[in-house]
Amino acid sequence: MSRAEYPVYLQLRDRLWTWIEQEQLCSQQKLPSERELSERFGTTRVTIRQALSQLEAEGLIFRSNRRGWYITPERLRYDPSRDIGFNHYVTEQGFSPRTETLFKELTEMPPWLSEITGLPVGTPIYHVFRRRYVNERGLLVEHNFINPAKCPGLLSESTDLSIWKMLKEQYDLVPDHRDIEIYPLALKGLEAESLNVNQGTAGLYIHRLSFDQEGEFLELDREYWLHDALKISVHVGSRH
Amino acid sequence: MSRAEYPVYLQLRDRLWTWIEQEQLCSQQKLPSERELSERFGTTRVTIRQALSQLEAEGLIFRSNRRGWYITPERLRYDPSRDIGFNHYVTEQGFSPRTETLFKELTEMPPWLSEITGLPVGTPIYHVFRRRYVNERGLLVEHNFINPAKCPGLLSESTDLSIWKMLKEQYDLVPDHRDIEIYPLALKGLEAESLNVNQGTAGLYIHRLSFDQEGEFLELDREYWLHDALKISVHVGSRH
DNA sequence: AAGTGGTCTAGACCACGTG
DNA sequence: ACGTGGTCTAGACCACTTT
Repeated sequence: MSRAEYPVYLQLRDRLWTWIEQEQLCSQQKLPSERELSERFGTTRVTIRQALSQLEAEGLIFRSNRRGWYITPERLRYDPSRDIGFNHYVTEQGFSPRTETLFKELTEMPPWLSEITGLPVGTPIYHVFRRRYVNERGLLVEHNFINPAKCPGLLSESTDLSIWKMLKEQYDLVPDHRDIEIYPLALKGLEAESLNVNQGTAGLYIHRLSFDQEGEFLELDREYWLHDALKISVHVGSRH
Repeated sequence: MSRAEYPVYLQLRDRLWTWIEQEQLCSQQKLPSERELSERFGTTRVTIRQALSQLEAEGLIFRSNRRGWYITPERLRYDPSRDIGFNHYVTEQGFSPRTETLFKELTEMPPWLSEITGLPVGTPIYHVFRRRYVNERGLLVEHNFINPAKCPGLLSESTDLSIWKMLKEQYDLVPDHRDIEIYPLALKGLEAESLNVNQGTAGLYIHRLSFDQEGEFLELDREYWLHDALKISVHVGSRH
């Protein structure tokens, strides 16, 4: 006997959940249309959408803008403290990675970045904006701000692969220490558009500021992930 | 000239944002009622609620269940890799911490925990469930699972303060290494109720599994944070 | 007792994606 | 061209909080 005040949309969430299990829908499969679902479950579109949003928040399903609802794939494990590239740890987990460079440019350091790096406003800086896929689902977009003094000519190379690897192998640059910040936020503007999600979709922000052995600014990474796309996993202390 | 397709609720979000700035509403202050806002901004309650939900997702405002909308305080900085207690780092940042023990018990290790710790199902285990406040806003609830073999009698002490500190000072237990997991999720059931938020509110899950020098299970922490409450901040590498 | 937020209905229009 | 998801309206009832 369910409690009387248990709202319809939560009942629907549960019924949808079991329905999805019964139908054995798998990763990336599409759900029926909202109108069809609202008929099938005997409610209005508004209410079924509330239930779908619940499942979205819980990470069971996701939506691609104006294209419908899909089953969310398993989360990607990610260790931001490790020095390996995206492609490496994605393939390591048996998935298929892809990176698209949306733009890259040589620009001048804006005030907010100057505050972080300690370098003067207007210092030349590389800016790369990329989108990363796992199994052809876009999971994150990423802004890279790189110190050109450390790696002249970087932008003329392809940036569709690991920037880490290039810095290491071609410029012998290895980050010595790093400040990492992580927090949930809403995906908005350019980031939401690039990931084909609605304005305000839940996301996770990861910020990595790297310095070299001399304590000089190497690179800043600003990653905007879908909230359901990853599980951060870090080992701290001895005994790796 | 705004683009024609710029939806009303996003315009409302922007207008609400500037309105809040103009009114100079501060941390924890209450917004007017939804009906009043919808009148003031010339729209319906449904649409104003959509705009409010946007601002909620962005972390500018939050709601306390059935009590209305409030301005979100500044995020708490938090380093899960450091060995200091909640009270310590909250006061360090000039805030006022409080911890409530919702229950504590000696129970038997369930299968899911057994898988994680490697200890057999049914092994005695302490279970503490606590709620933590900053400036009287409940920011997280936390399940602690502690190995009683390492600290007999722990439950008879007050658990309203730092468990870390007790383990260290009274039992001489210091974690040697730790597995940390972090990911966004929806707050549901007990966790949502305890934090007085709606089912499905965005949250952040932090999981810390600690072992001692012998590699034996010490403690498991499972923290459920409000999504807008914290900013994880970690330093990696040399030069602290 | 009054007012609030949470929920729900039964429609509607539009821009966009897909066939 | 059609159907879809995204948006929006104008109501309504209820449980709960606050006065």
